[in-house]
Amino acid sequence: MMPSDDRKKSRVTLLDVAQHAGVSRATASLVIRNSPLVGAKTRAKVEAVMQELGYVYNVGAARLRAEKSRTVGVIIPNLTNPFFAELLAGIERVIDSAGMVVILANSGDLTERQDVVMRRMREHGVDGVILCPAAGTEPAMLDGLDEWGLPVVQALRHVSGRTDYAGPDYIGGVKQSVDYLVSLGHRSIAFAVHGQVHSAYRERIEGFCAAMHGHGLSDDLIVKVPEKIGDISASADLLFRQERQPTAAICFNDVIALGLSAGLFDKGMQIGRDFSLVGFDDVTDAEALRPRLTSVSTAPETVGENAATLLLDRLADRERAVRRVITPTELHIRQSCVSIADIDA
Amino acid sequence: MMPSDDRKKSRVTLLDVAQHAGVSRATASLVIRNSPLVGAKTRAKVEAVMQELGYVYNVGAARLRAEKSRTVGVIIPNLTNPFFAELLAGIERVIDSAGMVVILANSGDLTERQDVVMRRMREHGVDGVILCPAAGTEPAMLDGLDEWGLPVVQALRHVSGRTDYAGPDYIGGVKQSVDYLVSLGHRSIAFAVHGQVHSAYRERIEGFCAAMHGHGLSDDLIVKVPEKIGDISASADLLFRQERQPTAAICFNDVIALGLSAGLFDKGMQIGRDFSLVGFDDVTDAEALRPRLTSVSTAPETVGENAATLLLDRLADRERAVRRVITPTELHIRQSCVSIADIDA
DNA sequence: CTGAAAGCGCTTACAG
DNA sequence: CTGAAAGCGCTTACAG
Repeated sequence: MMPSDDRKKSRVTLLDVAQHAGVSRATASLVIRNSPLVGAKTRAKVEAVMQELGYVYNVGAARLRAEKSRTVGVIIPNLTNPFFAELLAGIERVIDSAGMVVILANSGDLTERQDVVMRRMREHGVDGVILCPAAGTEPAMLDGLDEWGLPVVQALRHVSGRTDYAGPDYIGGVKQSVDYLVSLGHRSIAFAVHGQVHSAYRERIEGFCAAMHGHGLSDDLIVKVPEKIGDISASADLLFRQERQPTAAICFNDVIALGLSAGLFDKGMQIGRDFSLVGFDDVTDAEALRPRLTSVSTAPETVGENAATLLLDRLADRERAVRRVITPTELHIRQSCVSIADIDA
Repeated sequence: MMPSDDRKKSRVTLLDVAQHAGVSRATASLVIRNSPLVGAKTRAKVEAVMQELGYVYNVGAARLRAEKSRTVGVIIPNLTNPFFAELLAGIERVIDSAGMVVILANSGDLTERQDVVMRRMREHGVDGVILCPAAGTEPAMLDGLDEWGLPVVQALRHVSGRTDYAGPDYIGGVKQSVDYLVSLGHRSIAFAVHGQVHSAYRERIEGFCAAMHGHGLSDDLIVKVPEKIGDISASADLLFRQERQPTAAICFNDVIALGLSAGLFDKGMQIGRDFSLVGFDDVTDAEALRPRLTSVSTAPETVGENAATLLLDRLADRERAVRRVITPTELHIRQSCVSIADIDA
């Protein structure tokens, strides 16, 4: 009747609960899983006992038998980048509300590390993984997962068309910027890029070229800037060492936008008066910059939610058709662009 | 001899490996765990078979028997805040290199959610948890974990002295700022704060008061600003609606610094010329601001590494004495402060 | 070093 | 609704 003295070493188990409640272990198990097979009275009794005994469900044991772990893996290239952090926040929210838990890993955008981490995920028996593939990931790797029966959704970047995918509408986002700048009269528009080449990179470039062509403009002002923000400011000059002088620049991301805006300032140019600048991602505190930065919002948190939902749906039905969920971008117009008429004036 | 047709449903197990290698399951198990009891030749044979069969270790099954999961829980108030994202990056790095995996959860800085999430961690059988306690967390909660035998380390904030703790030297950081501003001749220094009250909040306030007193100055210019960055800029006036006019302000964090610097700009004041501003955390792209923001670096990534190391050490020895690892801060002097002489001039 | 046996805490049919 | 039994894939003594 009294609690055993060795409770320290032995946790309270479902069998303990069942015995105290005067039911069988199977019944107790049904209560936990909210089965309708159990009568209200029995359920109440069992729940009271669980409470009283301080029972904690052992997911690990359940998984062993039931073949599911209530666990999903999330693999991201770089946690320190707020863009990915927001993606992660979105994922975590929906995974959590599905009563599951996320196992997190950082690939460092390196395929070898990604392989290691991927294996670790399998060893831990995750039910599925959300992967933002490292630059250079082989499509074969994704297909391999498929064979193992491990559901995968790609997020933000994709290397294979064989899994679900959630990402922003990069192409549309760049088009919005181009259209906007053109509407202000700009015709000589640069695109400042950097970083590794992957689908998200290519789509932005594509979007730029297509949008420019759509307006009968040339896409020759694609300029590659350094990686680190300090170096970017120092390299603002690059913009003006091209065949033609741009009057505006679209940035590949907000880091570049920040760097260039500082660099232009250092050159004595004022954005939103002498030059127009559009950021991408809208993840920095654009509101706190002066002038406030006009930027394309890619809503990484929403993308994260979508990715998690895709995975949950697939877990529910392995056979459903592959889907791609593209989140529309939004151009947040603030103060960093001017009409060409006002520059010339 | 040939692979069974139903491999789809049944994964390859340690027993399969053992049989193919012509050893007992126990031996195969020893190989996996790198036991020295196994001869080199046997080991090689078994490893070859594992490779050949595509064996994947089942951590879940191992855990059930061995009572450890190679899993640690990390509970954070807000993923979207780069400060916490960096902490997480540091934690992930050392946990990963210990061959373990992090289960992530977001408490939203709400104690109720934190309780839910904490329970989920227990259900998943984490070996320990790194917790940045939500504002308002009861010390009793931490002590409860202790009773359950679940090792905990607090990070960034602490509500109980009974567990290990890793955090920045908030007090020293504020003192560095005060000393620096005083050395520039400032005597009327404001401290701009906001947010929930917790240990990290109190320590910064304490640090401010102590440092000011140390210089024989009054600490009466503590001003509370709004939470959201847009509102902060709009409230820069608050600084000047105090008993005395400050010539400098230290910010509770970089968000406030960004907001105020924009707000002061809007008032036509130029930081680093008309007014001095010091940020805290140095986590934004201070290098890309103009003027570049002087800020106290709290190195959250290092704090994260320390927290993870503390947990690993405790896992290795439950009985060791409780430790507190305080990471020194560093004042990164850039351009946002002026000597008082130059203001008066 | 190796083998046979028991057991970790749950879920899953299956018979009542 | 309930009970008895088997089993998920591993590790742990224990005897050789």
